[in-house]
Amino acid sequence: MPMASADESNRLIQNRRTNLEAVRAAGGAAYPNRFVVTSTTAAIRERFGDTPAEDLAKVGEQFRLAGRIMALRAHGKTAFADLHDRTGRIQLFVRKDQLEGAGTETLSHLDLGDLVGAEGGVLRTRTGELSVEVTNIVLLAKSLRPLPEKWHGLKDVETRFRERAVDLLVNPGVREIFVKRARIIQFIREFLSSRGFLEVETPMMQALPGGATARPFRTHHNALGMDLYLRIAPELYLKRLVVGGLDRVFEINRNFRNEGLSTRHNPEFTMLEFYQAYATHEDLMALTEEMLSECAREILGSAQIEYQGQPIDLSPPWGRLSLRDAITRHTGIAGDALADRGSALEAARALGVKLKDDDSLGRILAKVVDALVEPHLVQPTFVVDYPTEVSPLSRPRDDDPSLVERFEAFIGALEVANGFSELNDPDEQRRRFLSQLDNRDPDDPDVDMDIREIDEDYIRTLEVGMPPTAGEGIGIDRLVMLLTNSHSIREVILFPQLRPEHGRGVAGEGGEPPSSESA
RNA sequence: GGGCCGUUAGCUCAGUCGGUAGAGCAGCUGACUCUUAAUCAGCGGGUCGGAGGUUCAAGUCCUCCACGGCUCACCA
Repeated sequence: MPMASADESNRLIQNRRTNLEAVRAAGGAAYPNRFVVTSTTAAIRERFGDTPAEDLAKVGEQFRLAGRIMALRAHGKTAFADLHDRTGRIQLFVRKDQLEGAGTETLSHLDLGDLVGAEGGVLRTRTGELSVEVTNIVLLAKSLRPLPEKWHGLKDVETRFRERAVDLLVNPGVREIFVKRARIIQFIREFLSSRGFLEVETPMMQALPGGATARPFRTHHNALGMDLYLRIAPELYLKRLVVGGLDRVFEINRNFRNEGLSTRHNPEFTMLEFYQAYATHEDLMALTEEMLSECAREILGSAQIEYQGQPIDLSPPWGRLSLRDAITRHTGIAGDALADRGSALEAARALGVKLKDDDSLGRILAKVVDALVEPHLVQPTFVVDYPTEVSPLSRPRDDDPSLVERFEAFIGALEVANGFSELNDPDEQRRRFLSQLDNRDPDDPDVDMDIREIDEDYIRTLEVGMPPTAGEGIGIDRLVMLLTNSHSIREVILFPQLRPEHGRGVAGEGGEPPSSESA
């Protein structure tokens, strides 16, 4: 049952179906199986970009290209078309009377967005544009739906994310973001691999969601008859591998957190985690500076980048601030006010930070950083000296066990990395886990009280003996945001999570409003 | 979940004080053998997100709902 509002759309689609039938009637295959491609638009440009017209005329070689028709300018018996392929675009020049087979009908019934194979020689048009003079054109696949307008593109944000294929087709900047994303990830793989890190894959489905504090997604395994959780972090598994003698490991994969969506949060997001035995958090800060500045140089050509209108210099060394100094510097709360829980709570609340009455001192400090300090940390900054009570997996400082050897890296007011020297004392780890379990707030809707155990298996693994190790997580999506100057995480995730829209087939064909069945 | 803003043709957008819904592109018909935002002539295309309400009259005002954006909360 087509909706009345789709009338115009249906009519445009019907036109295109009629054109498809015309090609069929002329003996052309509608969706032919194979067209042998012998060149690309970029290859032709590369080879003939500087060749003058008179020399092009002597080439005499035929090229076979395939791609999508993105512009069409017909002139009676001739036509110009822009053919886009994965490497770029080139202009096709067609004389109808030179076409073979069903070519004339194919050309006459061509629509914007059609996929075609074209064969011909090269020439330069009167205006000097390198073009392919087409002698054979084959419809490879019909585009039945009208594309968005040619110079405004597709702007509507919701439609862009719901119809990402169309977004990628008509908005070149979108494609560039995902090309950069792929290159960033490739760079990181090579960077870590060249330093002896082994890439591994650890469980996405875990019996106990560990390695972070976040509300997990739950699922059920039928054959095992048990609930499982989508992982919120791979941390505990990666450290098991370090115990197993894989001294340097990394994983780039998805984490899942059942929490709010925002311009900086998607329920599934990509995390790099890596662990290096016999290293400390200091070593990882140095490695992070080097990796990210090199990455920017490799991808953008410079360690000087611009993010949301602000220049940022990723060159080492980055700034370093203790958590308390960061608070004092960016909020004006005096250092001694941060010394005890009561005065810290009062000072933070005075500045509008939402806190619970029983929040611990460490938790107060961490929340103040998130709320008031993070927005100021535009230039790359390591915040260090986190409180032990908010860092259950980190190694305490030898000279002050109330603090841990931990850092978070902020760039462009985004939290990009979190790393620390790992706690490898199994007895202390058990105490921390138990304390975490005991201190949960049963009234907090985000706390899963069904989880009643600690990860004894992990403790047992630590008892085998984990070398002194440092580990770190880097949010890949946020890093890509930074290096592509993207304001929202949705711009750097191909299919960001959206609420399903009624009346559009999201999960399958023919979705319809639930209300249509009633009455 | 709260606040603010948005939703008009396939796409990008106008729509004044509440008084018969518009443009450009895309589409259709015709002309055109070098255009590239092709040009020229003509034509069609609307559940104004949905449902109620106020009114002689609602795209416009009110209420609720849906979806989205920003933001706050949440998120070590």
